[in-house]
Amino acid sequence: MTNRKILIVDDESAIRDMLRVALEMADYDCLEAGNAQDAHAIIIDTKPDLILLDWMMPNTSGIELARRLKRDEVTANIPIIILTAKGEEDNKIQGLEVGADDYITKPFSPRELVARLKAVLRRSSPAIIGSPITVKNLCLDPSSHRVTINDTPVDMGPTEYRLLEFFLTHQERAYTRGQLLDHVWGGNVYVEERTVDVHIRRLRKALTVDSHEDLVQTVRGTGYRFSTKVEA
Amino acid sequence: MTNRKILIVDDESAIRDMLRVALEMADYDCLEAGNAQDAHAIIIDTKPDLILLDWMMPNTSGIELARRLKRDEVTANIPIIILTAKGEEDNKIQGLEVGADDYITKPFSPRELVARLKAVLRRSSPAIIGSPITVKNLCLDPSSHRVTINDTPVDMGPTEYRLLEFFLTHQERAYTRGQLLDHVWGGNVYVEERTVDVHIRRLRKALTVDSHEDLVQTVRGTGYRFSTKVEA
DNA sequence: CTAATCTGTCACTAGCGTGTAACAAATACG
DNA sequence: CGTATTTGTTACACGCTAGTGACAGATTAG
Repeated sequence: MTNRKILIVDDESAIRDMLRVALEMADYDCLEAGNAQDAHAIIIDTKPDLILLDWMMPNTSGIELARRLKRDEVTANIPIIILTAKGEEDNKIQGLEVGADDYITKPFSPRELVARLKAVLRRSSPAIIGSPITVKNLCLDPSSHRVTINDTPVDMGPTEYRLLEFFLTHQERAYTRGQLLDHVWGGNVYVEERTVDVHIRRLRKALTVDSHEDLVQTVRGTGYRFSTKVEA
Repeated sequence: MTNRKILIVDDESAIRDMLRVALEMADYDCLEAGNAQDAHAIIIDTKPDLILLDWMMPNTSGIELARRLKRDEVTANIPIIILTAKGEEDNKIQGLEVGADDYITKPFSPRELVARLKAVLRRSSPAIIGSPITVKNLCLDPSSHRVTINDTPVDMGPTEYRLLEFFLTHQERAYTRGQLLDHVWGGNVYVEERTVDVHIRRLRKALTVDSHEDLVQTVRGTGYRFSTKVEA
């Protein structure tokens, strides 16, 4: 789970296989989609770290998919790399217009692909490799994927980790259960809203060390909030 | 708040009934149309919050309706959920092209339907949050959903919060109890007018920190007013 | 394969928020 | 002054929201 997830969108399974091999050699986790519809579902579902998108596909072109993704707040900041055949120069321009982060012209070497991919990931997600976030002796370090309080490791499940990560990057703001589901769970997963309560509970339990549990506050009638300000 | 209006478009009345039951259980208001023409009229007429559209209909298929809606600026941002039978994969792609917001494949459970519907509605109506309002060290921040006096959080119930929010956005003006009920409680609720007094009391109590309670003033024979000008 | 962990849901409980009534206080008016 | 009207204040019961522990199925690790 520590590896980055890359979604490959191409209608030709041969090309998908080729890409998959290249990426797995470079230690990335791969997802595949053969058309825009499946791709969209997977994206909303699993939130990949990057999307490799073939421009020329039957039916729906990549452009429509890209545009949709950039329009939706939840998916807007997932970087996209466009794959184009040689001689489709104009499409490149369109692609960048829509918000793609880079494009690669076929044919290309696996080396080039991986290099570009790394570059885009490095550029567009400093947060993931990024610096640890510390609040009142509570520290979350994304690179080691670890949470500590006073340098003592804190144990929690994956969902609680993501929840805490989201809270730490969005402090002092109230979120409804629905919004938390969107951001932490991902869009098309259908889960009871009350499930959020349970994970809040588990997160709080994990944070009881040194009384950090009241950083996660209930906003009655609305949802939850992460805040360092505690009422008197 | 009034319930969301959902328009069901399907040629089979049995399916419409099924959907209606499921949606009404979840507290949505339902409209129905048996064909694309009626649907279009209803949409223009009542502007529903979301459209459930069966893909396979005699005469005008759903695709034509969807395309027409997306072309018209007025209706373009009404979210559409497509209902498809299993094995109509290609239609999904067409749908994406046209701008549908989600798909549900028959058969589906009422639970799934409602969950998806909620997710789409949530995503398509981004909560409009105002900026913090500050008056004499009293600050209400809608995004964190919190009230502070001199940066110290103030505790109050949801109703008092909404009341204060209303006052802060409508200062220096007297409101009758009835008007306050309309604006803060919402239109179609019947409660005793004297209830307002009680909540005013509670709000004042919450604001006693640093003597901010006289911002909420009584206007005898009329109602209440929020004013920074202190009465003589 | 088994064991351990994680996840989502349910049922139950505790506590909070809300509206109303009843009474006290303040104000208007003759 | 005395009375009627309006508002302040408190107490209380009901309903609803959030907290909580248990549990079964899913998933993962070993």
